[in-house]
Amino acid sequence: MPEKTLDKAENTRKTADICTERIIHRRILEAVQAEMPESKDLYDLADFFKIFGDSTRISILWALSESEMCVCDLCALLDMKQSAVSHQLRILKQSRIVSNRREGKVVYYALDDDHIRRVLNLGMQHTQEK
Amino acid sequence: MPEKTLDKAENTRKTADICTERIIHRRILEAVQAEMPESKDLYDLADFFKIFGDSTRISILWALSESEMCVCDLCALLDMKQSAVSHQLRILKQSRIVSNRREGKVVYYALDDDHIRRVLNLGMQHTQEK
DNA sequence: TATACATATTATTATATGTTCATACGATAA
DNA sequence: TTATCGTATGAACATATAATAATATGTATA
Repeated sequence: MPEKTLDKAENTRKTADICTERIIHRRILEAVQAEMPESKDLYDLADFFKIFGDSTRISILWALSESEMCVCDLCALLDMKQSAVSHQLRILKQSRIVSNRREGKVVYYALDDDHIRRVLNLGMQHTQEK
Repeated sequence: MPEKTLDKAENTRKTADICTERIIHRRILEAVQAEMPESKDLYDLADFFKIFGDSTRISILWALSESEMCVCDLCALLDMKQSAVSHQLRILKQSRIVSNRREGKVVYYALDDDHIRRVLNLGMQHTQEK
């Protein structure tokens, strides 16, 4: 009696578990699998876009796409605390999306790469269409 | 004696506060300000990229850029729980980045727009270069 | 109708992320 | 040197986010 119940339960569980791995269209699945990049590359790609997924960073990037700027001016532009701006600039720097140079006490930031401008524009193009 | 200390402290604080709004290069700041999109548009842009900033969603999008797929096959492809996949598909759907159609019990998802493919490729191009 | 199946949704939990505060660092000027 | 300015950093906090478990929904079939 407990045996039967267990069997049933296990069966249900099994089906449910299998469901998440049941393949409906094997052909398509295999074709897509063959074209999927390595998992690491997908992570890197997500991490890249993650940088653009914050309005503070987007604003900084857009500003820098117009002109090299120092931290203080960015603070004034965005009306944000210097600390907050610095933190975001650090993230952008680490991702090699911006570069900086020091001139006395002032540190100037700039887009590292023209790729970034293109990504920004493509994105803006898309979001404005809809 | 406590008076002097207070004065000093207040002074320091004041200077620090002002610093975040002190403008060093007024010309540049004004030029950039003139080119900044409206704050709402920058938020939208960040929200758009935020969608791409997760490895699960990126994987889904890459897969869909190869072929329309149903939820079950996506689960198998990504080796993830059906619930988790559905959650991400919902986010993608709400952002109008994917569309879906129902055929009996099965729901198929596809990229909504060829823009998305271009964004993915541009990003991958960038991340693979470095 | 009852059952099974594919997908969606809700609530919960764990983790990630952005801002703030306080403080430190590096460069210049007094 | 000391003081000041511009910037960077660490810790703490609040919020956002993704995965899970449980359950609901909708569709087809017995």
